Amino acid sequence: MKTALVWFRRDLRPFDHAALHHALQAGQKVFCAFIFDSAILDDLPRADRRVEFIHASLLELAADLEALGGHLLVRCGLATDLIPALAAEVGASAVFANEDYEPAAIARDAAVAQALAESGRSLRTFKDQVVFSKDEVLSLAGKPFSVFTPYKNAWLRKLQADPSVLAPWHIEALAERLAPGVSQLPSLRDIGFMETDLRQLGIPAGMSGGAAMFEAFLPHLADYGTARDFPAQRGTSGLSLHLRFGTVSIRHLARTVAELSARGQAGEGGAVWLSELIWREFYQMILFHNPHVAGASFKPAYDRIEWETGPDADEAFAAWCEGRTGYPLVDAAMLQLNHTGFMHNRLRMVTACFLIKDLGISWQRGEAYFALKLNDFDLAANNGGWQWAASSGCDAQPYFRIFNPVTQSEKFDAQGEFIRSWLPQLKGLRGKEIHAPWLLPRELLMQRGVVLGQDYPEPVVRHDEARQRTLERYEVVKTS
DNA sequence: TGAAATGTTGGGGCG
DNA sequence: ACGCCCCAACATTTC
Repeated sequence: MKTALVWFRRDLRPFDHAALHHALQAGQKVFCAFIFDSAILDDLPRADRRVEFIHASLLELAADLEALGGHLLVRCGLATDLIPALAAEVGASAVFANEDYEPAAIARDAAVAQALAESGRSLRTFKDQVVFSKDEVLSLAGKPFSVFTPYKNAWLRKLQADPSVLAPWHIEALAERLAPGVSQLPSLRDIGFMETDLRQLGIPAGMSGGAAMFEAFLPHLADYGTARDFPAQRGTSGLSLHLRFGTVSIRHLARTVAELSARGQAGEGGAVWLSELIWREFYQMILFHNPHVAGASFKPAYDRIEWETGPDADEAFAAWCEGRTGYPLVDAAMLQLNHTGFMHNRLRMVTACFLIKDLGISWQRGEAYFALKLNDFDLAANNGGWQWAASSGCDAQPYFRIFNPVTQSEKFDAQGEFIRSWLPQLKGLRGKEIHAPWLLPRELLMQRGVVLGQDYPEPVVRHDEARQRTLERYEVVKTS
């Protein structure tokens, strides 16, 4: 093979990159490209942190490739047209890319493969964004798992049996095969997008950003197991965005944890954090083998549930979206999402459970809102999380497990530190008073400078009543 | 990766 | 001394 084209998608780094490695192995001359795919971008708001994150990461990727002697070509339009065209333009006999398990990506790649084949070229894809791919971890019967714990055990056994899967893909020795040239990058404006507050939020893009965040997290790894549930603490890694766009290597993360564990330096937190990385692969595997979960319940019986609809439900949904449900922890979490594009994992569970089981609104509406707002939005993880909360997914929580938003608040934001950071109008409330302001005597509220209904809403729903309605609503999943 | 309802136990106040 | 009640503190079951 003479010439190869590497197509970057959700793997925006030059190092430890499976497709780039294999292209350099196979080709004498290797071009690199990224497409701002209009099939994806056309549906996004014109100011979108994710697009800016990608753009900023591409600037770094281009610089890194140039430092290695190559360059990056960036185009805008339909990837299904542009990749075959670009392959023809540079004279590539094969396009190299990393596997993507999302249904739309699978369809896109199939179309690209077919178009390439028509001109005698091929699309070659490689496992890169997971440690173990969709059908590498199987039950003894050779079938995909649908329960997390046995999946995780099999995953860990498989890693123990062959730790070499974590080895990085090196490219340095073959970097001279990168085709030299000047990178061609459109500006954010060129592709029709506006700058966002990404920088002000202190979200560093690119491989350097991912590496810096991981470095900053490592000292906290040992405490992850206990600290991760408290949104006011820096307990989590915050790496989900970098994992989404491949500005960190999953092999590097897993390898680092494995090495620290072997030296006894990862504590209990290391195993818990690794478990979260396994959840990520579990949901990708589930999505691949059960593509119907994108839209419908994993368990079909749960599609019989009748959700609240109509003007009242729309108003309740709007209150949830805008953080004015009257439940401080829920509202603070939604404000965090709306203002930063991030939400702490514990709060994703709390807000999802509240929408579904307190407001009786379908999980699909919440899923779609998160998909729009989350910087780290990933179909498999987001869908898996929402179906977990709705009890409709594989290995989901039981339908009768309903979070009490006040209890969750008392447990995981006991001092109200997180709530106060997003709801300054409640700052006057002291200590535990903040979790359920409507329970306080009016005089006390006055004294604290809070008028319910003015400074802060009355609760949109009574939890005890909503809980009963939800138990009734879910009755239909039991009848056959 | 819950919470509420219900059941049980045991200490202390009291007649 | 004893039974009774109250109720906190757990424990179990139910949703």
